[in-house]
Amino acid sequence: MDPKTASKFEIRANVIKAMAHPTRLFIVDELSRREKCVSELTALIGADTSTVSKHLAVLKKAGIVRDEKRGTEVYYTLRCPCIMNFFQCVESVIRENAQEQLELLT
Amino acid sequence: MDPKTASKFEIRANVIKAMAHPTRLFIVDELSRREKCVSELTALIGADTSTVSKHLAVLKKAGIVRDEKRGTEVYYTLRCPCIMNFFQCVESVIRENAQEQLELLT
DNA sequence: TACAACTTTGGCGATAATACCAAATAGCCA
DNA sequence: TGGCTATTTGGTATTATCGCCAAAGTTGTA
Repeated sequence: MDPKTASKFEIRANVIKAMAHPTRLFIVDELSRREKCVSELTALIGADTSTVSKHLAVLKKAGIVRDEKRGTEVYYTLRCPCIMNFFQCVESVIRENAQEQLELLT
Repeated sequence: MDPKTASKFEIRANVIKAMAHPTRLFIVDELSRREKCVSELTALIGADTSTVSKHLAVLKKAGIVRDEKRGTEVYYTLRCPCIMNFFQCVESVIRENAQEQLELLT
């Protein structure tokens, strides 16, 4: 693979890698409804604040979310709501997997 | 997070994790054009055959590709071509990132 | 300034992912 | 059967990811 092609797919992989974690997917899902601050997300997730903060940093670094400080709180929003279309395909893969499992039983 | 919600996002993450690697994204991209066998992909990628084979196993386990043996060769196809829509969104995130970088320079 | 609330950063142990080599398996054909 | 090609599997060293705790910033308020 030539270097230019390799770099193209590395950049893509970085964005996808940022979403490749259950907690981060949950965060993206929550933010698709409305912006939320770290403590709100932490309460919903039920993990250490520092853990949630680090997940948010991963999403931010990938350009998936944006942060905005208001007082002592930091609010996060989806930077690219189209990210949700993303899941439609993922869901259809999951549905097809389940379908195939069923068919293997007949 | 309740167990049911957690499991929902774990399942999604498994599919996304399967794509979170440059080589596997390249494979998906190649397969979106036409089916290819392991040795064809190996030649394009330029890695060890066993490495490519393992990447394909990851994609297969996630339900993203399907394999079909013909003689000694194994051909892989995309199981869910909608996976390519996936990238439109990833590309737009990348474009927005680049755009923002530019704006920070002005 | 001192304190409290919110968030991020540093550090560490545990677990998972990755790439290569070597060896095993599967199918074709002389 | 024996050899040849294509692919997968096992083993291992290296690297990356994850979650928590502890500590450090940051901001608003008394």
